[in-house]
Amino acid sequence: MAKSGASSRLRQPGAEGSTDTRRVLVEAAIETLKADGFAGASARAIAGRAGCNQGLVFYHFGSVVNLLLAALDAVSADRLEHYSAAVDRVTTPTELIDVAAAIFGEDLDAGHVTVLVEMIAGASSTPGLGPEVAARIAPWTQFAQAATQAAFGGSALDSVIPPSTVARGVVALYLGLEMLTHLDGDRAPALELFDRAKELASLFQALSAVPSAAGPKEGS
Amino acid sequence: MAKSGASSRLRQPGAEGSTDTRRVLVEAAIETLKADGFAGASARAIAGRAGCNQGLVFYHFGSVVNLLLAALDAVSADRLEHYSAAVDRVTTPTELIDVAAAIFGEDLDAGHVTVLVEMIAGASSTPGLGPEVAARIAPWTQFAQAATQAAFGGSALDSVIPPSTVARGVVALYLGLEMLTHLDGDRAPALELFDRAKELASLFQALSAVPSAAGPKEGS
DNA sequence: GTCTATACTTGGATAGAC
DNA sequence: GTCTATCCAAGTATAGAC
Repeated sequence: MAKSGASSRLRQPGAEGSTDTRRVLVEAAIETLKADGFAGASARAIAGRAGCNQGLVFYHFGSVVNLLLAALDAVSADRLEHYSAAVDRVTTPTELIDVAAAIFGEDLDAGHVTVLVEMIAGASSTPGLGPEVAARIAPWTQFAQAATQAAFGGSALDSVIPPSTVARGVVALYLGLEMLTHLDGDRAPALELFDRAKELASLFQALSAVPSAAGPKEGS
Repeated sequence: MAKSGASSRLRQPGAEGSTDTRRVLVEAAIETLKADGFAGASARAIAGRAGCNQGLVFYHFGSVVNLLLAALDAVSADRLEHYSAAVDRVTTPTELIDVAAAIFGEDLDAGHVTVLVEMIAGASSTPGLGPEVAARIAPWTQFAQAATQAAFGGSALDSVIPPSTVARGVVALYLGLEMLTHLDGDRAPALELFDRAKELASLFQALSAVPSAAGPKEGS
């Protein structure tokens, strides 16, 4: 937008050729992480996919890992926003799990979570990368905690397990399922798990409706 | 000790210098995966840690990934044997979870599961590696299924979720918790999760004792 | 059969062209 | 300010020494 001075530079048709190089590189970095993993995400591989010179990685981001972190930022922001929108419309535990299952399917198809997994695993190989990645994963746990609290708040689950612990477990399970499913391509067990979790949740829902009123939301 | 044919070859003191080069390389590969991850596990890095020439990686294993797979084999065999021994002495769900928590602590300290995670995540970067890794992870799910069935068999859990699904979920959670804990170094949430799971299990234990006799083991 | 020295390829980073 | 041509380090793999 606002591309001043359209100096008819010859480039690939469709590419604007100047300020959005960063954007193109970030997008290519994401795709490369999905397709070739952290170990395969070299400056050359990324630039090749972006259709530009590999030196641009270093000009625009300073280093490969910095570009990779920008990619993680982009994926994280995009997904968390998407999640928030989807979760906003839920009130009950079973609805939450339904939404989670649907989103899990999306993430699996598009490979969004692969980016997280690759960055977490790849963090071991580069000194100083760990904390950077950790800071970008934290919002996921935070979101999971908010979402579970919104749906399970005041239920039986809430009193038997601290919300932060649940959130951590949910994120861990999400990452683990993504890894295993990505590895062997069989998504049936994961979807089955969501299905059963929903049944268990409805059980909890029924149980927590019985005892002393915890109050159905404020005002009643 | 027992250094046959003392042909006074000069080597590092302590190293026997001949047939166990493979063993030393496998051990070094494991340590390198733990410390530097898949992306950092180059032939040079591993050989350096093993204290031998990097060419030996290719002589003994043909390629780096082959050595890495041998490392995964070794870790997997070692751990699964250890798990079996520990689980053999368990009969109740709460005991199983106690054992699982203890073993999780061990694995975290020693970095055993890091090897799995790195290999799973690294599989994306090398064509054909995925199925090889998948074949080596399958026994873990198998073991988890056997263990949960031994402890939860005939309980309420068994009838609401298929054992294979539970096993998959347990392995996924285990891998995910390892990743997150390894990333930020905070093992408290994971241990808390085991603790709460134990409470829930004892609840299930109590519930499943009430209804129509599913039969305490065969016979009776 | 074991291992080392060397060939060749790919990757990270920058000096300098535009 | 943006990008390309080039440099050097690190990686895989093998030919050949022992």
